[in-house]
Amino acid sequence: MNKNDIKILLVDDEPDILEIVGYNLKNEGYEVFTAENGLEAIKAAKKHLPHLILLDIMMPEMDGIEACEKIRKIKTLENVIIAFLTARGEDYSQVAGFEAGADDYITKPIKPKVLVSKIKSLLRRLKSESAAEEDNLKIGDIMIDRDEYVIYKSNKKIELPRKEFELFSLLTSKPGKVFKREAILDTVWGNEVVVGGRTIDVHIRKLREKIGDDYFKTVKGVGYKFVLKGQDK
Amino acid sequence: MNKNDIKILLVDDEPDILEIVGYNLKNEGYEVFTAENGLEAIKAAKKHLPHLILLDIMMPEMDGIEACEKIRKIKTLENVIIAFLTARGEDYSQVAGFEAGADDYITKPIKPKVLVSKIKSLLRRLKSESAAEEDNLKIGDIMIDRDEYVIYKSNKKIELPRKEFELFSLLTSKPGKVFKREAILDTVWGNEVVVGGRTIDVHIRKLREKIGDDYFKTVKGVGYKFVLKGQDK
DNA sequence: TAAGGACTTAACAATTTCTTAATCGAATTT
DNA sequence: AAATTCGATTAAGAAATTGTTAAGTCCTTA
Repeated sequence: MNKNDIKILLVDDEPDILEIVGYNLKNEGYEVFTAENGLEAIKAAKKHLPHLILLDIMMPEMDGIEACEKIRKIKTLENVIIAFLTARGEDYSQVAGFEAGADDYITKPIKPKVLVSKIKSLLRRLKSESAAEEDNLKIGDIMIDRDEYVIYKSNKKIELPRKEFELFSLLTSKPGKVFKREAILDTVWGNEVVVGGRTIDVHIRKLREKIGDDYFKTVKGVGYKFVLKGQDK
Repeated sequence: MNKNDIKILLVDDEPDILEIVGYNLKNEGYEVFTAENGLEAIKAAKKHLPHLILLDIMMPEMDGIEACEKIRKIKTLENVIIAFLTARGEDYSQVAGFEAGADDYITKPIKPKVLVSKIKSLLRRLKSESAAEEDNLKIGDIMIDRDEYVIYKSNKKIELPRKEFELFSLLTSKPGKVFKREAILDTVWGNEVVVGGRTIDVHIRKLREKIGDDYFKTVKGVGYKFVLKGQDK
């Protein structure tokens, strides 16, 4: 991911902090948004879909903990990284904060250099998390073994070639969700690769052949989605 | 839910595993119970009502599969999450009873960090299952699911073709507001596309057919608006 | 280097979606 | 009341999109 594409939402009730920290982050090339309280933060987060949110704990209107909990429930933000800004020595808040779903803590006073390096490492986690998930997953009567590149459908082993596996993997990562053709190409083939218009269809065909027609639903003009039998109503 | 209130039942016949994994989980703040075989597991599960059960597959007395099936039948435990512990590379098709009702699989050797993050995500599922349906737009008895490209009217699923969905989506984005024909064309069709004068009407017709006449009100000389039943006066 | 699998492409069939055109009806204006 | 305007309705067919098959290329492996 390009650094310029990384969006950071900075939330603090002290304008001075917003300005100083914001300046430093912009200087590093990040796109920075700000908010002065929890309510604003949630609005801004929904609007800008940042990758990272730096959240002050003590704020008027809605404090950081509460804001964090609310944000964690927003689906479009499920992968956002949230770090709390706390005054040194506020031990109790750490407990509450981790429960609320925070990924990290940064203690005030904030040293710009420390902050930037911390952010870099947090964002590294963002990448590795999406790349990882190299684990097993069970959906209905289908199990996916990402280590072995194999899936099991009611105890029957089905081996899939790489592209098919990745396509299947993508679709099942969010059963029910429609993946747009464009998004599928981006994820499975990579943004640079250009393949013909029928390539996806052919792979879907193979999956339908091997796993079952009913699991893969076409949404014309949009893309495909994976549905579990009987859940399509 | 407070982290300290979360109970995990760990079942494995190797004391080493119980100790190491148990230690890590306790360290994370979970309340941990252990059992060395399926029989003990069932007893312990009934007694402690854990939120999550980590179940080794290969065990003496009663293996994990059988235990899982039995546990699934216990009413007081109907919401428990069960994850199997399996050796890496194990052929799951040989693991009879793959459909015993496990929610997930975790492969050995178990890396504490992976395990903990996995558990967090499993428990997140626990929460989200009860508080789901967060992000979707609800208007009266109609729900719009943009992820799945479907709408639900009093829980009945209605699938709409793309243009209809987009038109519907636009109108419902501000119930009561009149959208001018021109504006509709701009949004749904795009400014460049030129279509005949009756195209919008036809699409409105389809929506009325599928969703109900009363929801779509014509404002002659201007455009259309979406209204909830009985609210257009 | 022959065989086989994975992946892509191309051609055409099948299907769904969208638009058009024609006609009707209601409301409004002349 | 006649004429006009605007929307409603319908069915047909145009256009867009996907399905399917077969063949070709590339790469790996025996």
